[in-house]
Amino acid sequence: MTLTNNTFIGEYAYSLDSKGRVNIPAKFRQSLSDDNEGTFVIARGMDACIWVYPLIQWKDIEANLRNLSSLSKINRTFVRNTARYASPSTYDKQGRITLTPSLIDYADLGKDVLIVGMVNKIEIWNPTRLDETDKQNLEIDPAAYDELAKNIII
Amino acid sequence: MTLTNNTFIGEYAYSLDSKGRVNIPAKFRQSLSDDNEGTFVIARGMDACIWVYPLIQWKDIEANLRNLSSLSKINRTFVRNTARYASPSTYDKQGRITLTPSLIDYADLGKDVLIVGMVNKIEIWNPTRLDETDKQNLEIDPAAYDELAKNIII
DNA sequence: TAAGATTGTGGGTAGTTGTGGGTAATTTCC
DNA sequence: GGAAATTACCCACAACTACCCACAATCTTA
Repeated sequence: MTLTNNTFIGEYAYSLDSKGRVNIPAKFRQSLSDDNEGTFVIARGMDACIWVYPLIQWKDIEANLRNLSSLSKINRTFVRNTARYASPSTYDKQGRITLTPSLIDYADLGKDVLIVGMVNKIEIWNPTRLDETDKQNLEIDPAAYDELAKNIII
Repeated sequence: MTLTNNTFIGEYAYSLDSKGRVNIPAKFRQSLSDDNEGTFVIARGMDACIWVYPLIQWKDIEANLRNLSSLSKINRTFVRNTARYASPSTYDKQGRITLTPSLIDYADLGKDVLIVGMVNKIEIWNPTRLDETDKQNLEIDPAAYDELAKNIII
């Protein structure tokens, strides 16, 4: 049973080994289309987590970045902040990708990590950090939800 | 793991040796297409860093510069400042390019340098200068920045 | 329920990568 | 024209990474 290609849902508790490797859940791998060549791009998330994009998804982002002229300071800053912490990672025969020390540090990852499907990308969390973030988000403005409701049917 | 040709992302801490050589990260070299003939063009960046273009990317820029009429003063200044400090550099068998003393001085490089992928080009930084620039950039208009992010990041 | 296949985790090894320095060829300058 | 300085090319080594194999736990299927 395969859902839409390159679509990820669900939550998995995995472990980060001493070499900085994490498993990509088998279900996620099965959903990947072949043109990704078994490759993801890992990057800083907007929360304290790592974002993992399938390669072709990232290529879209890259194409947009390429069109930003470096004459403008804000463009330079944006491209730098986005590209700087991103790095491609191909999974090995066992289905694991290697994370960079810089990203492990950014997401404050220890041995236990939580892998969360975010539909078009994957998030890797320190479980404790995710709990904290959840609690903060409980205080979300109900008006903001109403705004969301205009854009999505659930 | 083939990303798009001539596309660079990620951050690397390397060192500048006594002969003015810096390594080009292996991942960057792999992404280079053959028509670059192992050659980059190094130039002054708009921030306090060195910009490193793959040869064919630079040729595009040259073509654009060619189209700027020298009737306009700002065009003249821009073309002059861009062309003046640019110089080609081919990497050796170990994958290193040699920087010019003038550019090393401009970017205030010491032994430790930071190499940053900027999608269509590469930046070489003194880590301290990059930190400072990052801090200054916090003063960038957040609304304009968010607007960029909204259009690009999925 | 039992056998087989799949999945997650750990570790060893061979090849690659980053860095330093040496030597020969080329250029510069008096 | 010749000496000095600079540049280009080559070799060597240590650290790291990618690839491979092994095994236990879980899931699938007959």
